[in-house]
Order: sequence, then C-alpha cells, then structure tokens
Amino acid sequence: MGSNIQSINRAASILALILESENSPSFTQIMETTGLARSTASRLLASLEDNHLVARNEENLYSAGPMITRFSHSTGPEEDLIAQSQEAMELLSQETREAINLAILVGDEVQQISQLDSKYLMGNVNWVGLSVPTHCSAVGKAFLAFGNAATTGRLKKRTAKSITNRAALEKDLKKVRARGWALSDSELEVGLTAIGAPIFGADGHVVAALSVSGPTMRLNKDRVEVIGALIARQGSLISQQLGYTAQHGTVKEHSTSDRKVGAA
Amino acid sequence: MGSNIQSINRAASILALILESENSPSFTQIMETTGLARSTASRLLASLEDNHLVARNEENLYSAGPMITRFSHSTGPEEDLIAQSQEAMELLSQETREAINLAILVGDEVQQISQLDSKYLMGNVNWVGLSVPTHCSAVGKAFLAFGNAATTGRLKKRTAKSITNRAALEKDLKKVRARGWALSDSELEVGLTAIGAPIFGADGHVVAALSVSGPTMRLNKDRVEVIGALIARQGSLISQQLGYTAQHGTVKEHSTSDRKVGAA
DNA sequence: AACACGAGTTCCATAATATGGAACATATTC
DNA sequence: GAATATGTTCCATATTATGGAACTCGTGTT
Repeated sequence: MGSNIQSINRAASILALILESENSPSFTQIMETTGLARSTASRLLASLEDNHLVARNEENLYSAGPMITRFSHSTGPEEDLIAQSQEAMELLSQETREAINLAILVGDEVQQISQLDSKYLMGNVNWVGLSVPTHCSAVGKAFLAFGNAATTGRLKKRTAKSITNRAALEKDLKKVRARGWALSDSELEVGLTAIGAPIFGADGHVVAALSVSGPTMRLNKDRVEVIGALIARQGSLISQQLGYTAQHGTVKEHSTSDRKVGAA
Repeated sequence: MGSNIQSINRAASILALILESENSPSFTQIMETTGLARSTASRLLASLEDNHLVARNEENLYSAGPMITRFSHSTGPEEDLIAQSQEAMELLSQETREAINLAILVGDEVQQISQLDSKYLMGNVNWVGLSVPTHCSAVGKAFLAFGNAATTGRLKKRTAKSITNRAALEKDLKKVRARGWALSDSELEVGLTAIGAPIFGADGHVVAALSVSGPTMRLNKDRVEVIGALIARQGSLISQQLGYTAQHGTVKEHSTSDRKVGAA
C-alpha cells in the first residue's frame, strides 16, 4: 500500500481520467484536474502515448490508446472481433496483395487494431495504433455512412483532395451507402488510396471497418471497383458471423445529419 | 520519441505482456520476459495493482485490472453494460437496501465493475475492482452454472463452508440452474451472504452477473428466497435489453462439465 | 502587420525518486 | 526437516523524474 511508484501513480490517475470521462479531455483539463505541473503532465502524456496507452487527437484531445482499445475488442461479449475477421482479412490479402486493416471508432477518429501487411515491396508501414480522421479515410467514411458517427469541428484538409465541406462529404457518403464501400483517393495522404467497408454487430451498429490500402498507382479505377465489391462482401460475411441479420439492400434511413456535436 | 519516462515504459511493457497474452502470466514469467530485476518487477506490479491497472490472482497470475476491464465493458458494441444495468441495480437497492454489484468474468475469477452501496450502517465496503474466485461467490456460481466458465486448479477453501469438491459444486450448480439464481452463504467470508443471477448477451453467453450481498444475519432463508426471485427477474430483464431472446424456463442444455481447463 | 495571448514542449539544475542487490519471508518439494 | 522455488522488503546509491522558466507555435485582435 505504501510502496508505490510516484510516476506510475500519476500516470494511472491520468489514464483513469481519460478512460472514465465521456468526452476526450484536453491537455489543459488533464493538467488542471490532476494538479500536476505542466511539464510533468506533458512528459507523462508523451510517455503514455509512446507506449500506446493513450491516443491523442489532432486537437490535443486524449482518449484510450490502441493497447487498451485493442484489448477491449479482443475480449468480452463479442468474443474476439479480431479473430472473427482474421479469415476474411487473409482472403483479402491473398486476392489484393495490398495492406489490409481492421479499424474501430475511438472518439471522433478511427483507430487501426489489426493489420496484414502488403505483399509488395512498396507497401504502407504498420498502421496498428494509428488514428486517422473519419472524413478523409475509407474506414472513417464507412463509419460515417453506415453508423451513428458524426464529424465534429472543422474538417481538416490533409491533402488537396480532402473533402472539407460538409455538403460535399454528405454527397460522397450517399455514394458509399449506395455501393456498400467507401473510397479515399489521396484524401488522407497524397498517392494513398484506400477502400473500406463496414462490419455490423448483432444490434445493427457498425462495430468496425475493413480496409484495403495501397499506392494510388496500383489501385486504378477498375481495380478499385473489383476490390470494393470484394471487401463489401467480406465485411458483410463477418457481420453475419457476428449475428447481424439485416436484409441486404434495404439500408433503412441511416441518419444523415450530425447526431451530436462535441461539447462545444 | 526520446523523452520517455523509464518507469512508465517498463510498466507499459508489463501491461502489454499481460493484456496481449492469452493466459494470465505469472510474476516470474513477467519478470523473465521483460528482463527486469526481481525487485523492480515486484514494485512495478504492486504499483500497477494499486492503481487498478492489473489484477492479481490468488496464485499470482496477472490479468487486466478493473480500470481496463471496466472501460472495456462501458464502451464498444454492447453499448454500456453498466448503464444498461443501472436501473435494475437501483431497483434492487431500493427493495433490499443491501449492497448491489455488477460483475464480469476475468480470467478464472469474477471482477466487480459497478456497485451500489448498502443502505445499512453495517454494509460491505466498496468492492469495485475486487476479484473473487468463482466457486465460492454467488456471481461466480452464476457464471459457472449458466456460462462456459470453468474452474481451474484446486478449489480454495476460503471458509469452512466453501465448496472444495467438484462433485459437490456441480450439485450446487444444478440447483442454481433450476431456480435461476445462485447463493453463497458464508462461503467466501464468514457471515457474508450473497445472491447472484446471470445476465445474458444477445448471443446467449453470460456476459455479467448481478448480486445482492450483506450480512448473513440480515439475509435469512426467507429473505434469500425473495431476493433470489427478484434478482433473477432483474437479470433476465437486462438480458432482454441486451437482445437475449431465449424462451424462459427452457434453459436448454447448458454444458454441465468443464469445457476447457486452463493451460495446466 | 505587428502584437499579445493561449497552449504545449523543451531545457536544465536539483534532489527526490526509482533502482537492483541482498537479506528476508513464505510456500512447495523431496 | 532440509532444500528449493517464488515473492517481498530493505537500504545505500546515483539514476531518474521533477518543476520552474525559457521557448515555440498557432490564433485572434487592433
């Protein structure tokens, strides 16, 4: 009881704050709530982030890190989302030879929790643990189109092709709903194309999203269409494994407008 | 990248080891895998435990702590087990005035993740974060009776009334299945009586258990029967909220024997 | 444009803090 | 009952985390 390590106590109290607060707290909030010195809070958070225990937003809002969210989704009632998706991911990997990712929604961003590497020499690095905005990633759009996720705040212009206008985004999402898969063509990073599809849980919510991503050079229009159909099908198969039983095609009234906006 | 806190890096690597390994690692395994000095590992683990980041078995096996399991179950696809159970717990609290707990299975033990305190002066302390063996607790028995949980190793004799014989335990579990609730009468701690009932998820597995617990003095035979019926009903209601749709009464063939035994 | 302000990070001297070896408990085995 | 295996506590040591201040970066204001 008395034999405690100070830095760990402090780090743990920060973690507790982040895990228990509903909305992702900001650096300043954390600093003030815990009563730690600025520099100390900064260092502790950096360390926690490096160790994947917390994840940080582009706006310096903190949420649970990949190590924890990954654990959350590899255990518990839905009995191993990662394991359930393994087979489909391997099939996609064989068919496309590109990088395959499984991602979940954390806060207002999308976090990769599992990956199969590209078979090409020029493939993307390991994304596990990486968080990306919803509006300019394929997985993110899958959540936006089919789930109750909403964009909050300004839509960042990551590249020249990023969609930063809500009306334009909504138009794009309509296409996503129609064909069952989402596309991000150089919207997150120049030269990077990704195709994403949703995975529905038993209760009808989007619990995760699959993606195939690789260099735009290799993923031309025709290839994208083929992969799109493929990934949508695999996502749908996993959804069925998870107990999702909706009749395909009759996607009924997914809310198109923002349901809630972050405590502004 | 270079500005890291050593103790946190080390603690994080321990955490990673625990969260990522399927079977709960032992102290020695952790120490050897991480390459830390014995004393250091011991202190770090003690600190992590004090901060509820890891939980330790009676056999010194480590698993994810309440802070993390609590997070896992307050988020994700089943959309807040704790919130879903709140109403039922409050009702039980009003009716019984005793301590009400919500527990989940972690490894081979049962961990409390939510509690409403007793209204009496002599009530039990805050159990949130506490792990107890399955075979001598009411919640534990609920998991054993209705879920695919299994006892592993020796059954510890916590009190004179603890059931330490597997045949005797199985007989008790049969009663539990028949009436829909479990009883632990001074089996965990002398003078402590608890009544537990299972909560089923949409897929038919037991995802959590409810309990009412208090001094044996206040919980006499009649009262136990009344509370048993009450708590079984509330558990069943929550199950329905979670999407469980089994026909009540026809509990079909819950596996009665141990399904799997820990990697021995 | 220039300025002031807010939010975070990095630097650095300081000492407080975590460290690891060894001694000390506590089970388990032969 | 000795011997081994597994963890915990102690304690001197210097390594390591700490917090104030300086610095950087971004944003809004006149």
